[in-house]
Amino acid sequence: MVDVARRAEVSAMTVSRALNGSRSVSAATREKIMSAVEELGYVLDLSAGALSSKKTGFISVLIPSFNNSNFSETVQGISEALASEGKQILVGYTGYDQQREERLIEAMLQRRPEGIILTGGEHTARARHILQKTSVPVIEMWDMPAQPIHHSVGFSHAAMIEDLVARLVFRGYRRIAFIGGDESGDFRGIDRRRGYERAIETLGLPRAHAVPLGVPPISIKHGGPAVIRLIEEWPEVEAVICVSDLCAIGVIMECHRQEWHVPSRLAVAGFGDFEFSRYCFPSLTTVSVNCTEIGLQTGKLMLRATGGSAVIDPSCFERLVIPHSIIEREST
Amino acid sequence: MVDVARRAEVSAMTVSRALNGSRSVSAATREKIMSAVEELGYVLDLSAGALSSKKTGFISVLIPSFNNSNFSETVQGISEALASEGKQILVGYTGYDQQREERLIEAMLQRRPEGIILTGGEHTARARHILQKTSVPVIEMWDMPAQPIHHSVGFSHAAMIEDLVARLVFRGYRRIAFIGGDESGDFRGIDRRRGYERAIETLGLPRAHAVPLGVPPISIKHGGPAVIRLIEEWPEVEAVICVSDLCAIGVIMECHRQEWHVPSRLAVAGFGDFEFSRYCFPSLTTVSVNCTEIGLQTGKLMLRATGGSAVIDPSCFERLVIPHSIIEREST
DNA sequence: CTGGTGTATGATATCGATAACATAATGTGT
DNA sequence: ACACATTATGTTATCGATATCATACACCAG
Repeated sequence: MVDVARRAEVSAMTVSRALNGSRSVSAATREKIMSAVEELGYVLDLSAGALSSKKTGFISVLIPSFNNSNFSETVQGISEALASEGKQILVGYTGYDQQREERLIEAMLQRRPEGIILTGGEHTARARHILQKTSVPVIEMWDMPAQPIHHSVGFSHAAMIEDLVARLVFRGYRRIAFIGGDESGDFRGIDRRRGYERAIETLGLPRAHAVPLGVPPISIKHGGPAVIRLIEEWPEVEAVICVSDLCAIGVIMECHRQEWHVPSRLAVAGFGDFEFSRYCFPSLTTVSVNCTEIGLQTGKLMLRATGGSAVIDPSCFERLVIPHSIIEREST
Repeated sequence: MVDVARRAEVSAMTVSRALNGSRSVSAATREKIMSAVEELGYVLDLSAGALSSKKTGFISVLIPSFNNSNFSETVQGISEALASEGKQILVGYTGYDQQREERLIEAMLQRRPEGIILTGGEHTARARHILQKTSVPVIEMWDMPAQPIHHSVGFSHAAMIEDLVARLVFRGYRRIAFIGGDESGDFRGIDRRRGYERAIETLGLPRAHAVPLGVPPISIKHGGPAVIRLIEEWPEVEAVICVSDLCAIGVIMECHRQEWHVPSRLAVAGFGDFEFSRYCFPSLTTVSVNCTEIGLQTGKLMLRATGGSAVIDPSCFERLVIPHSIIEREST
């Protein structure tokens, strides 16, 4: 930068100002600087700037996995929302593992992010402790945590499934089962399952029956065995709600194989509105969660949270609930 | 760090060494330092370290989009390969747009990455120029570029499709069409289409017929209209190869709707071996590209490239071809 | 003509670590 | 017992920008 300054016959400080778009640089000077930059092929070093300005321009984002298009879309949404301010995302994969999440948080903090975005509201005690000591804003997204650390943006998984059950009942189904939600580690799944159980009770339905799926990541292949087990355990079942569209698609494909007609033998509903769900045969009834939207909102909230005062103010913690919708298709 | 040093009664330099795992710190001193770190809740600042050591620990990765599970898997692979060395990925989305790629490259360089990973071998002239001036290694992945900048890791798209055509011919299909590969911007698609055309010629088949799809991202919804157009234009067609599994799935679903039996009326093959392709009905014949593997290999190559000498040595540029395989399923 | 206001620029210290070199303490072979 | 290697630690300068305060000059109202 000093070389550029020399060439443009100004001070390094003026170069810095010109490159950062400060208004108080005259047009003539700015032009001289820009051509010096061009001639020397100079590239600004943000990491040095980060040190002195104490603003790295990084936002850490931890997601369970990238192999789930929901999370990928969310990340893309966050990224787009932050790009306008030149912020860069640092992504980490927890692999649905809280220990790994804890380690990632520690690693991320060494990069001095201006904010941290986590997926879900369940963390190790140590992770919570570390985050509470930190002076950067934390956003938990996807699930609405019972005890938010700071801000949260998400869906009420239980409420969504309750809506879905109600819709199925409205369509005339009474014996409704659930696939998914293992006790050991699938927090989102468990939330949804609780919603299912509550809805069954509230609506006065005869029986709740859930087939657990094991720990995430849940994929298409889990659907087949689960539906076979379900039919064995509860032959009278009329409809099944799956913890995710992936699983539901697996269920539908197994039904094709077994020649159980969907929806007359078994109605199937999923969760997440994956792209394929609209095009598969029969097309899948599902709860549509706007993943890009949650990303955009999270990103915007992060900009607000980092833009304002340096202090974390508990009275300003936001709690954004992103609306969902039930999409009824051929499978119910 | 000075506070920690004072508390542990050593110098800052020793603290630095201890935290970076230098061997030449005695066990007793290390322990004193670690407990001081713990007591003070000190967190190392890598951005400061980056400035003085000139090693940021960042690798930039530019991909077209995250909404394609192939690229997501690749990124996850890269991330895993680099995590072992504590390197952090900086992701950017080009949206299949070279101008945007160029801007992203410039923005990334300001973060002083130790390496740059690009998707594909087609870039703007200015982007090439910028990358050539830069002293960090560049890896182009996915496509094997005609003029690689430095290293490349990928598949030969043309060769893969040639294999696929040959396999279809072996199965007895003669009238084979192709869907995808628009002239304006879909470089990967064009590569595949050229492979198709060459194979048709080499194998002495009666006719090559391609239905273009428009610019990426290609999704399921593009398949339906394309297959309808295909059947109109070439009613005698027996098999169709789609530029991607997503498109092929759209084709299959449209065939269900039109009651064109797959594969007896029309055989369908795709590209990419998406998870769904294994479970859809009929299950899809496809070219399996190991996306995680390409990511892992790219990541490892990057570690080699950044680990060695500081100079970029053209004689050491690697060109890794990742093997593919044809997976025959019910759709052909 | 004077004081006040604003704009454009410069000088210096500093952000928090590490590289490079220096030094002290310990061991090792002959 | 001595030179020499090895290990453990400290000192100082530096990485490349920006914050902060200082300064110079132009402009305008009274």
